[in-house]
Amino acid sequence: MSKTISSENGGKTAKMSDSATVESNQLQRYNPTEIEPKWQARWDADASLYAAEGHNSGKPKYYCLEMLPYPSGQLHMGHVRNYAIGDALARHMWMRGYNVLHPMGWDAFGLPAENAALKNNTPPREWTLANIAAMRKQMRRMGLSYDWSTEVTTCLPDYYRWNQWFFVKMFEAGLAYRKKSKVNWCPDCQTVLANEQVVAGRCWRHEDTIVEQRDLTQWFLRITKYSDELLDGLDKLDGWPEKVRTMQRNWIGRSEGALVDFAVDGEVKAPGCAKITVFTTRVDTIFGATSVQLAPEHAVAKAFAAEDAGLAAKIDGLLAEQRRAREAGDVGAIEKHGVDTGRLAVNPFNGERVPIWVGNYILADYGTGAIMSVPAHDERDFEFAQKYGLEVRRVIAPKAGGEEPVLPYTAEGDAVLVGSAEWTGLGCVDAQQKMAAFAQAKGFGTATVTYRLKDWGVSRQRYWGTPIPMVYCQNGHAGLEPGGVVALPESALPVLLPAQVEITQQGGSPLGRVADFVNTTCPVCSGPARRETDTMDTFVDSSWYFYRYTDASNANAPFDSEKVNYWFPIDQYIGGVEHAILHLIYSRFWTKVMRDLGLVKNDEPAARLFTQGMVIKDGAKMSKSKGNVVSPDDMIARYGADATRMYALFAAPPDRDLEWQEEGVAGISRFLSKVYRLVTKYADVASDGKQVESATGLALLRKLHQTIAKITQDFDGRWHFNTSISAIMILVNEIMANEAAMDAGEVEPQAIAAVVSGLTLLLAPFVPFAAAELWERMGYEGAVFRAAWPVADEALARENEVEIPVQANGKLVTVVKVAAGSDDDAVKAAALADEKVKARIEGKTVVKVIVVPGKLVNLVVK
RNA sequence: GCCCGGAUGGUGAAAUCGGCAGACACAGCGGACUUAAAAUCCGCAGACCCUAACCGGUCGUGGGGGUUCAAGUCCCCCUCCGGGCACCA
Repeated sequence: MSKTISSENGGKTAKMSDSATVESNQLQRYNPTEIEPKWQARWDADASLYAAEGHNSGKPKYYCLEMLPYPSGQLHMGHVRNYAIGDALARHMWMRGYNVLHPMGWDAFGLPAENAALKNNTPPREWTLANIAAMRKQMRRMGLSYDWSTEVTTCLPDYYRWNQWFFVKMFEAGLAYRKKSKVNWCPDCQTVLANEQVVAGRCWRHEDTIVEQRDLTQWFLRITKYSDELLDGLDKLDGWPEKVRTMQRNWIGRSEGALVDFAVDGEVKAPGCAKITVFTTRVDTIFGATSVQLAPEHAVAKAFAAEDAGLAAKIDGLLAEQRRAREAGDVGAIEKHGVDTGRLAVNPFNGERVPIWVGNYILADYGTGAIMSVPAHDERDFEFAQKYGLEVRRVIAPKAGGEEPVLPYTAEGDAVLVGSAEWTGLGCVDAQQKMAAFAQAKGFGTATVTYRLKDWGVSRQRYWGTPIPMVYCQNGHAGLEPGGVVALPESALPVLLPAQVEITQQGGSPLGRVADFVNTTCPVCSGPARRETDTMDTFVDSSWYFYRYTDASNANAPFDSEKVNYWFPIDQYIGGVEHAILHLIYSRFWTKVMRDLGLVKNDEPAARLFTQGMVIKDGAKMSKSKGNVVSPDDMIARYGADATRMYALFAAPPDRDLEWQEEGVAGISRFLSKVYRLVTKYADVASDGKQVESATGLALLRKLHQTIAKITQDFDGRWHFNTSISAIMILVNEIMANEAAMDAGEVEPQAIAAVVSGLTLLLAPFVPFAAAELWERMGYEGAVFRAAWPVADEALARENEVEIPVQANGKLVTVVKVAAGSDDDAVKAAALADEKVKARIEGKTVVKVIVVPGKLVNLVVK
């Protein structure tokens, strides 16, 4: 990186003595609204500027990714913060010599486009593409270093055709399947929702809308095949926040236990209802089981109900209570009710007959929908037994013996079995394994694992999404019954989303009303067929988009595996914590599927994940209803993109919530004005290569190299860019404090040039426009963020004198100056020689002197 | 109930390994420059006590205990705030 000196300045000297220069600099006031659009135009005109080198590049790669936005049409401050973090990182890594991939795209399918269509009578595609154009423009105005040649837009066929391709692959691998089941239905969205999209019984997009349960035949992706791998993989994701890992662990909800069959005493007419299989994590307590409890929807409960109208009515009542609680989002607070069916079940361990109840607190969709009730050792069972007068029988005791435990006694760590036949005396955990093995040997049970995680329901009864590439062959053909499912071959893809579709609020997929779309032919027998009219959950789109960035225009495959294998895993993924479960678990799943299809080699999509805090205003999340929204456009118009971005990094560490205060942006703008004035003032000072010897020159270099070390460390470590920026402010303050000496010719040009260019390089990741302008003014060629990141010189950074605080009994007495690197005895001597210290220890005994090298002295006095 | 965060001046925050609490800013106050204002520059600034002023002292990182020469930082207990999970058997 050589400095080019223009001819008119060719004869300049190191001194900035003439007032003409100062005057001309007064004209060079920091004016972001002028320089930022100028640089933006230059950057926009050069597509190669931010482009990554190919996968054959000899450089080490760095994949820096921010979560792609939904194209609402407007960037909000949360985006600004997210992208300011990612952009600083990407630019820094370029300067560190990495081959950086820094892409951006659009999560462009979804319901808002249909709502807008209804409201404005605009087709969803037009509305979405216009929004994308508007937001891309905003991003360019912000100076974000995206490689637009890899842009991915999920609503375009060249992307979503690969959703369809993957779907067929999954269908062929048995990972996509259709089943009729209870599904979550949002009456506002007029569509089914995945379990992950239901929050406390409400729709994730409509906080006030209670999600209904409906019986529908839907497509599911078999994410549960990977339950264990998704769970175990979390342990290895040490670059992910613990919070996210914990949330995913909770969501997967792995629970080890046993299945045990209780035979139903007496005759049961309904098939498959002769026994009740219960799930328990505490099979060691089975001698204390005093009833069996069924969910109201359990098959055996239904069988009993079919034989007894009175019982049926009571069970219906329990079911209604359960539904009401679920819809209120308050399943945990339901008041326990139950009804005795009058029938008995046989405990296979001791042959005992216990009553069979139906309970409103038993969930049909967890475990087997049936439990054994052990009141002495389970809080819920205890509460229920108290209410209905069921027997409470204690079969677990504390290991140490001693006092009678208070019931319910739920400990299992240091507890042993009592009153449990040959199992008596065994430790609980030991007994759990042995009793499950025994049940298996005898054929009435088995050890098992259950999960909270359910398969991912991906069918949506909406228009604006990826058509599911399946047809139903009306007449059937060899090996397929009439109406059977046929996957479309690759040659029939993409199934294009028809353009002219009437969007209405009626139920059912809008595509179902498009005859041209629905009616087709079977790809196997060419007979009449009907297309699937549901579309895919938009979370399918975002589950693999970051792979497409590596090969965005590939028309023959979702991507070239060689490219993906070079770029993956993502080195740093940055986004909001709100995606901790939905997007981040789906995309982990998708990666594992692609790996098993032989498309990628990595097990996980992202090595490191960073979740930035929210941007708040007046203590609350910005929202239109609260009227506390700050528009990025306004901020940029007033203070420039650089100041807006730098403030977003300065006001708080990136992982914490950030309170937006406009005065703070103004402060950053003032700081940039100072920088601009200083750097332009000394821009023409050329290094003459002479050794720096002046005290001021050395002090400036010292501060510069300390700042380089500090900021490099921040990028490598904690990302506390608020402190990086404060370090740059300290450097600028130091330069300003020495301005008079610099102007008086007391500082070597070498030092001035080094400090001013170093400062500009350090600023480049945070304020790209200003840094680019200043870099050019200094006469350097090439982009500043492709210049080499400065390396801290330890020798130059080292202080030659250090201040050592001296304490007496831990309280500060004074601060003494000693030469850096002084040994402990010298530091101790200096401390004891100090007048204030002498006065403090006068007449007292110094019991002990603690010297912490380079840090402090503490005198223990009595 | 369980699991993750968090609580430091008027405000945002800093203190990365147990070593000067409050760096750097914002808001504020005082001064210089100016006819004046803006802009800019310089200075003050945790609370309380003492003092005419200096000097000096005490307290202080949500609360209470503890470990240590030394605690915002480590240990125990508690409060409050944010987030996640939850009759999951």
